[in-house]
Amino acid sequence: MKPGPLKARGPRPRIIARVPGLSYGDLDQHLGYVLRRAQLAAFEVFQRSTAGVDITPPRYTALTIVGANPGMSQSSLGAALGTARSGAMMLTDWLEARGLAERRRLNGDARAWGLHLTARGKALLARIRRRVLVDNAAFAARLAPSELVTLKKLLEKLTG
Amino acid sequence: MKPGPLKARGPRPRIIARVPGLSYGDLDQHLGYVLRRAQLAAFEVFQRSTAGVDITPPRYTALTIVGANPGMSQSSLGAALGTARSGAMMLTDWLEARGLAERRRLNGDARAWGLHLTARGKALLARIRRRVLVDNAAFAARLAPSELVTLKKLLEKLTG
DNA sequence: GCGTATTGTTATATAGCATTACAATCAGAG
DNA sequence: CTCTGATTGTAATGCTATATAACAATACGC
Repeated sequence: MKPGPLKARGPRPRIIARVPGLSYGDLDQHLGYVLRRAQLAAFEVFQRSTAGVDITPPRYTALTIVGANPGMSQSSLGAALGTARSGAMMLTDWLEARGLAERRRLNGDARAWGLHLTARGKALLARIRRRVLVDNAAFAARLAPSELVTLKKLLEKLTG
Repeated sequence: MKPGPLKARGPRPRIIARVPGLSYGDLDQHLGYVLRRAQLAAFEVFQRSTAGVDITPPRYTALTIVGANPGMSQSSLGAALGTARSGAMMLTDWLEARGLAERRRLNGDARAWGLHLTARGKALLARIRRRVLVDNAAFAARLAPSELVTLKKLLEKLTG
């Protein structure tokens, strides 16, 4: 991806600010705490990138995964998102109601639907994706490029 | 009026396992996505460490911070946790109902309460803390010690 | 003293899930 | 083939965490 103007839109993300003069004990020794703070910061960056577009991380993830796997089932989507089938169902309803995705009957299985992005869904994803990745890069620019590579590698090693 | 029992059961931990044979598109290029996966993994470890003890990360954080700052106000706690005052209020109610913390009048300000851990609160925190940190270390053991140091350093640099 | 800001509190609303139950369909044993 | 159990989508329900708004009491600045 082209680096481009790495200027984040809007003010800096409002990370959960540390309260001055307050002790946080040994929380920084807790990897989960540090991870959560970082994830919240990334979440705020995402929200800024998608301001005005009624999207959320799960919806964005669903768009991406359905786009990468045309014809996949709702159950499969739910598994990929780590949510119950009912969650994948609501997500799919939402996408379909906005004309971003559609259910098509599978010829092999009369129970399941095959999920597909519509042209509008693909267009929206492409448009949002660019903004998200650009702002993402701006956010990550607090680290040197090599540091970012290291960070992602360590996180993936940790997650397994 | 105090908010009753406040049920014990939390939601099932969302273990996001990768679905075999499914493409995840470019999600791994999204720092927020990778961070969220790692944070969920850490959350699951936390749940395992505190099984049987009706605790959550916010409650654990509140215990730690109140313990490190005796006499702090509820507003200050809310700010530290990044939640509204009403959130800090419910949290304090919960701690007080379990005899883990108590409100004491401040002599300087008749509006605010000063928060303090009780002996029971300190004991519970110490007991849980040991388990959490041990399991935390086991979780982080997927990384070499030097890698863990690097990871924390990069995360803190990212969060600012 | 007076207007404004802060603190705790309460009530209310909402989003995002899980849980459960159910009908239709599939898969496999025999 | 039939029977049994598993899977898929769906609908109904409930719960948890959080935000929001309103309010009284108190503090603070001019």
